[in-house]
Amino acid sequence: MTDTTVRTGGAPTLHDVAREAGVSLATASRVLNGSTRKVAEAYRERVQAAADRLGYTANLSAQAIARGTSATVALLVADIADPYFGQIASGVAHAADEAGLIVTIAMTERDPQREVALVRALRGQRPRGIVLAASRDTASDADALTAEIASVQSTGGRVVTLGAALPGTRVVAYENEAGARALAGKLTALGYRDAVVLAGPEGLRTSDDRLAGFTAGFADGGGATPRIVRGQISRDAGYEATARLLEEGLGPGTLLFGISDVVAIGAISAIRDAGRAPGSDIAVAGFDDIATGRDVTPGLTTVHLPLEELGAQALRAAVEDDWTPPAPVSLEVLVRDSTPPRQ
Amino acid sequence: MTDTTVRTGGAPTLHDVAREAGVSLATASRVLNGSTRKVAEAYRERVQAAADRLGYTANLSAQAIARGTSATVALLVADIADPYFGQIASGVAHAADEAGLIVTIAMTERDPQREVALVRALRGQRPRGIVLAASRDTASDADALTAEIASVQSTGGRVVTLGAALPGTRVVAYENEAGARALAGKLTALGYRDAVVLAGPEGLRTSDDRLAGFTAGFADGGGATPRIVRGQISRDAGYEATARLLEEGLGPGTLLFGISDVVAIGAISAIRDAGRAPGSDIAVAGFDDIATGRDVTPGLTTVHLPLEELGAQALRAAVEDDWTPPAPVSLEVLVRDSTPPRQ
DNA sequence: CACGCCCGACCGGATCGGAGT
DNA sequence: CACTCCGATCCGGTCGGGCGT
Repeated sequence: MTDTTVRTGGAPTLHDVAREAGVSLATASRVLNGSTRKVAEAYRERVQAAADRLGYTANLSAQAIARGTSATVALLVADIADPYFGQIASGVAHAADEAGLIVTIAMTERDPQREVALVRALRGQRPRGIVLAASRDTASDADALTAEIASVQSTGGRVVTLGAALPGTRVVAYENEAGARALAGKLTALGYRDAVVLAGPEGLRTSDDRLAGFTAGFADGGGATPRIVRGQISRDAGYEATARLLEEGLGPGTLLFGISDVVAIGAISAIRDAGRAPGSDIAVAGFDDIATGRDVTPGLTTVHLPLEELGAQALRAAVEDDWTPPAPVSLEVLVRDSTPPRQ
Repeated sequence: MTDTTVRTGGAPTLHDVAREAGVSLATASRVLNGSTRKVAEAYRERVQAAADRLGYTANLSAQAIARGTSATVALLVADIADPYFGQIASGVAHAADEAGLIVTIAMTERDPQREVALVRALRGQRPRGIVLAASRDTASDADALTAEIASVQSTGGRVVTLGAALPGTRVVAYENEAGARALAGKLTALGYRDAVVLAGPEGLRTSDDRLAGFTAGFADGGGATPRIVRGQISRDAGYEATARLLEEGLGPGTLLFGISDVVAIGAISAIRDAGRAPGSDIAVAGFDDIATGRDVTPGLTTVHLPLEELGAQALRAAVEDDWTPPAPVSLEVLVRDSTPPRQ
């Protein structure tokens, strides 16, 4: 009865289903994948039954070609093992799932050149959108990146940057500068006057903005101009930088502002490993409110960022036709025990 | 001179390049994408120049169809925001990048039914391989999952499970049971006799194995049979379970074994929040050695897992033709301050 | 006779115009 | 004259066979 031919290689195709059901390709296509046209109930059932019997699943690549648009969104992060990016990715993936889209992920490893190369490679997927979560702005390769971005857009792909705004892209912003300023305000109110900022490399927009906001806020509150130490934005970099600072000598009551929570958490560990007391002796604050911040001791003072929600927003920005820039999410300062009041 | 026709829609196609270079489609294809055949240097240059001028990038979907094999690998995790999965994903992505493959990611959110549905959906990509990092084994839907897996394999896709072995798949294993047993051994040697295991849901293979190993090792070392409390494998679940335990009353010197580090870290926070002392009062141990374990206080005693390396191994298992199961990586117990010697 | 280019069939599916009842 | 199904064409590539030099 049914076709007993040994299937040569791969998965059952629409042709197979059509033959099995005794209908044309076009009809099978219509019942299995949406379409405006109608198909009589009898045919519909026959096709469905055949598809189930064969275990048919549409080949997404073929659909992408035929339809001229793919169901994928690309996400570019610095390192998916970093909780900051992990939470963002989680939000992106969640929203993508709801929209029936597939997420492909790539890591820049904080290398601007890799970022350009990856955007170019990702272009091959003809994604509906690309979410750039790891971007710098004033980088040396900004032009190359801009060019790639333009290419993506010319193929109908949306490009959205999360955090730092990149020219000509949709951007999901949050108020780095205002947040850092508010944080500095609270800290000066708590009595802090001396600070060191553990910043990222110059030109990294997110870092630059937070640095600017913090510096301004700290000055407004009566603090001294903070010293700036630059390094990678990672736990280990924060640890190393802090260890060096402690060797040089750091007075009690000094505040360390890690440009991001991972840096701050590295700093806390370095302080403890040096035999000093994080919080009461050397205070520490961060930015992002990654989940870990609740579990370190003392609890990390930081600026709350709704990371998963930001990821979800970014995805929506990447796929929605009618998208209007939402108001930048406003941030909330969370004072925990890593910055006790100075008496 | 050059064709000034307004490009209708999308990206430049190979046709465009061929026309621009004045060569045939086949020739353009051969120079731009590898091929055994040779093409004269003069043509090669003409084509390259044209491609560069147009900013051509091959359409991966079209290639996938034409070649009959796609350049993607799918990764299934429970939640990418969980550092355990984040580090694994990082390893997978890294290795994929080296192999010139693209990684698509999906989250099961710890729902077995979702897992089945996702594998089915992922099948549409005709991936070269699927890495299942979030799998249970003795689940109710095991049959459905097995069926989906078989389908993937029949289309030439490799399926590899990380951690728990799934029938008929390549598996990257690590010694959950032996590791937990070794951990229990060290802990009894430190003087612990009473333990509570914060385990995952029954049927979750990884959890079951660790539980079995720990129980056996603890008994061997002279400890009492541990009490078992089950919950989700997450920081919050660990926190809640521990808070409840503390309310019921937990004697000093009790050891809490979190089936995974995230659970253990939740436990530490719960102990501290309850006004007790993690480590000296209630000891805590975990499993996985996620990065955060170094930064909590006291440092978390755990079993080291080379998560990124495991991810990389899984990717290789998913794509290599000649793959032989590597020896299961052996694990190392790391005793830190969360389990001080009992006197 | 080799070498190296071009022609054409094909991959899996979407969609439009036409045809059958 | 409605409905609804089918054949043909196209999407963007790959690849083997044929053919000119």
